[in-house]
Amino acid sequence: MHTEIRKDPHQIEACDRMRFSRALDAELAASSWVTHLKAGETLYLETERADYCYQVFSGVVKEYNTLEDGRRQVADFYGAGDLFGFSERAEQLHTAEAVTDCAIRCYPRETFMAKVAASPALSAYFLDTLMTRLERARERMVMIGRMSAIQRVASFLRRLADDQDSRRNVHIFMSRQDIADHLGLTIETVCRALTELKKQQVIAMSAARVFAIADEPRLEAVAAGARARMH
Amino acid sequence: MHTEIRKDPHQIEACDRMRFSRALDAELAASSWVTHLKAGETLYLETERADYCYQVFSGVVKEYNTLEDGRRQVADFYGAGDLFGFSERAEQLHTAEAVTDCAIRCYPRETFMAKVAASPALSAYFLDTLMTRLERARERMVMIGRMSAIQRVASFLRRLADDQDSRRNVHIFMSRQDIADHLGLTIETVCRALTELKKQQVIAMSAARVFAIADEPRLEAVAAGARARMH
DNA sequence: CGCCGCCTTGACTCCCTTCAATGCGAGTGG
DNA sequence: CCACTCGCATTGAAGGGAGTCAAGGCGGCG
Repeated sequence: MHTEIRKDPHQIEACDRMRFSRALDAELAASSWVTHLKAGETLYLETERADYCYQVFSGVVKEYNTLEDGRRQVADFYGAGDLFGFSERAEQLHTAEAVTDCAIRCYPRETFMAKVAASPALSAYFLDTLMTRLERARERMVMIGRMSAIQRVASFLRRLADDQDSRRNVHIFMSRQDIADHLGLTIETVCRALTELKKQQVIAMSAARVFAIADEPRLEAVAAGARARMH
Repeated sequence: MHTEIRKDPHQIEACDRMRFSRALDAELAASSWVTHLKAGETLYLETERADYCYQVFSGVVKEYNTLEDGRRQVADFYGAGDLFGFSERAEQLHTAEAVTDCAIRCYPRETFMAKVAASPALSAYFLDTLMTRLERARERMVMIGRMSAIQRVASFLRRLADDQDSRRNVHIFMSRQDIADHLGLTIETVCRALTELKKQQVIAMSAARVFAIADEPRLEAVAAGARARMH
């Protein structure tokens, strides 16, 4: 059930979802290195100095904030190829933690930013990343602010399936708690929403963390707000 | 309900909160013009082609999304100096509407982006804007996802006061509906939260849209989650 | 086998929404 | 000037959806 990670020098070439050119990647990689994290390990903390930028090589990482009373909000999940951990501040704004075992490429922040500034292609890529991130953050604001629990969960499953480009054997990498903290719900509500979707035969689950979309139009309808009550 | 546009060459000078240098501003302004909107008028729609970037000269603008069922989520409010309306997509992601009467500087998108790319100072400024925007979006995710109604309203008032750099005669530019749509609440809940804060003498209101902070530590405590129940 | 972490389910509570009515200030026209 | 209206804000009562608290259930692993 876990992601297997072994150091493999042959995997130095860009991973699938890496979106900037080989040459630039090589140039950036020169001053970077790869670190390995086990599921649950922390990469950096909320208040820590932000000396590096990171890129997921393999596995899944989450970024989150914790409130005084322990409530958490997961800002985003990152998969292979995603850049994260950059901020204009001296400190990190979030805590980053490995969801699965993963390999992370670390770029010294100064060097990285200098190279981004120097290369038009890179800076265009970087800008694009930022804007996409902003767009996703706002989609999620709509989701959290205006959608019912079952709508949020349905939307979340849809995105998972899209990201994995599959309708069957879609893997849920994160725990129910992570999902809840991402969607602004409690773990129990996430469970109940999943159960409801199963009952209505919208999805089918072969294990707690693997599902298939059984009725895609209906899933989209639920995500869009078709009054699929939870009781 | 449509946008009236009047060019006004005399207003070329930079407004107060303009944060990039006069020289750059002048260069950018050369290919731009100022348009005036009355409160409630729409600047652009969600699906529209994004041919321009905008900057608030005076007044307040809101960007929002509308769901099929009419529910709205206000992504952000912009005041004097704020850039908005840029996206990596060909279409606008939000609808922008004047909250108060306002003057908006319009930059042709292509030219603007080209100049940003050409000038290191400008592109640094632009990057900073984007990151700040992202940071705020995520703060709001925490707020909407994990805070009670009264916490959200208290946080909102605090930000208003901060933005206006004042504790008394703080002006609430937007309607209760706008606040509700911004905070992921209903208009009634916003009202009740305000009433509760008045009752507890945390704030005082001299009119429906003007307030003073009567007890700042307590306001912060409420925003931070001190269990200030609403009943 | 038995422990442990994660997930699921149930019962009850409560905060926020919904529905509905009333208040209130500004602008308009008689 | 005042009656009228219209949009916005406020308040009340009732109901529901998600949170809370509390028990299991299930699977992996020593």
